[in-house]
Amino acid sequence: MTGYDLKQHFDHSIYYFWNAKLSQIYPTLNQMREGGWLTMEVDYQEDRPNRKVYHITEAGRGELHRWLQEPVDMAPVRDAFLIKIFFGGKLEKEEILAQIRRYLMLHQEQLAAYQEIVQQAVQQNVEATGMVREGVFWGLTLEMGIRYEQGWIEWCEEAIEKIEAMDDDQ
Amino acid sequence: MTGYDLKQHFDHSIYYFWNAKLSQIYPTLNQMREGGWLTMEVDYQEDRPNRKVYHITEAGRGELHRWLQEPVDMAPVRDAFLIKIFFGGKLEKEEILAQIRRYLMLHQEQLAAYQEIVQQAVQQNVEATGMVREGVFWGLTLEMGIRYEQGWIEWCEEAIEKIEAMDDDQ
DNA sequence: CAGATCATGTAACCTGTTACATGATTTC
DNA sequence: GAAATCATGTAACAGGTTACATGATCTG
Repeated sequence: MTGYDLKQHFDHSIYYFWNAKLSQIYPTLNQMREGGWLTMEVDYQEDRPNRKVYHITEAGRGELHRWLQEPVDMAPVRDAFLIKIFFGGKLEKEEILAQIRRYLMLHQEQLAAYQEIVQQAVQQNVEATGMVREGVFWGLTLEMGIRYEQGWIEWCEEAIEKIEAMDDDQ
Repeated sequence: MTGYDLKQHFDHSIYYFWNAKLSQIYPTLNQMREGGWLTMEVDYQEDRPNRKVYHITEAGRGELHRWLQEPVDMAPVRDAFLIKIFFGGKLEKEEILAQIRRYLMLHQEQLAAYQEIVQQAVQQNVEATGMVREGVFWGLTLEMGIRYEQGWIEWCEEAIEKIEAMDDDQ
């Protein structure tokens, strides 16, 4: 694959939990080639820019396997929205409610995107590649995304109720 | 408050969704003072290092309020664990199961921490400061933390079942 | 007597984003 | 005729972590 191709794949699969810009991908591919994890060959094209096609090496495959089974720590949560909730007492009731209603809407849209677009993409990938075993894992990541969004939506709805029920002069 | 005090407060309240090191706090306090959001006075101490005590200004309070009601985008998810699941097909069944079982354990511990330690801290803060209204918001952030961990735990348990039930030669 | 606590920082580094640069072909 | 697509990068900047530096007092 080329860096450009890789970016396409990022954008259509793991985009929702890991992404990268081309300005990061290109230097990284170079480093990985220097480290012996990839080889590169140039595909000369006439009416388009030449493509630098990368192939994984045995060393690269080994490193990938080592990394995949290496234990991971929990991803740290870093969410500015939660800080705003934490300091919600500094805002008027309507201001903080507006904040939560907006966040609720964003997560509802994200949930819809997972349910419609991403589910189709997973199915198409399985059909196109015949990778049934892989499809199970793609489905699992998608399910986590759906569960995550549902969690936010439920929390927002409950938070709105609680705040609306709050005594104004409390 | 001093930078050191601030760090203590970070570590005992919003630590779970936002944290900062002293090496980031000290220069930032300086910038905020230069920007007019804080004033600083030195508290000279004999047998301990001097303390630089910061106070928020009217401009600072205004900026805080502006920031708190400013809309936030969803925090991007960036979790290496999900990449490992996505490429789960590259691992042996037992390797990927070990990965998930470990992640399950980490999130169970985190949930226990929220339920025991953090809940107490919120209660103590409310009792010590008498900030009942604020306590509602501290409770809301804690509830999101609990919900988040429960979501991961349920997902892990289901994923383990599904993978265990998988055909080995699929 | 070792390590934690109090209290301040600086410098180097790593990761990732934004902006800049190039240029032909294809699509609306 | 403008904007997207294909295809490669570099440079500057922003945010955050790790390591280094200092030094007294308190705790186990």
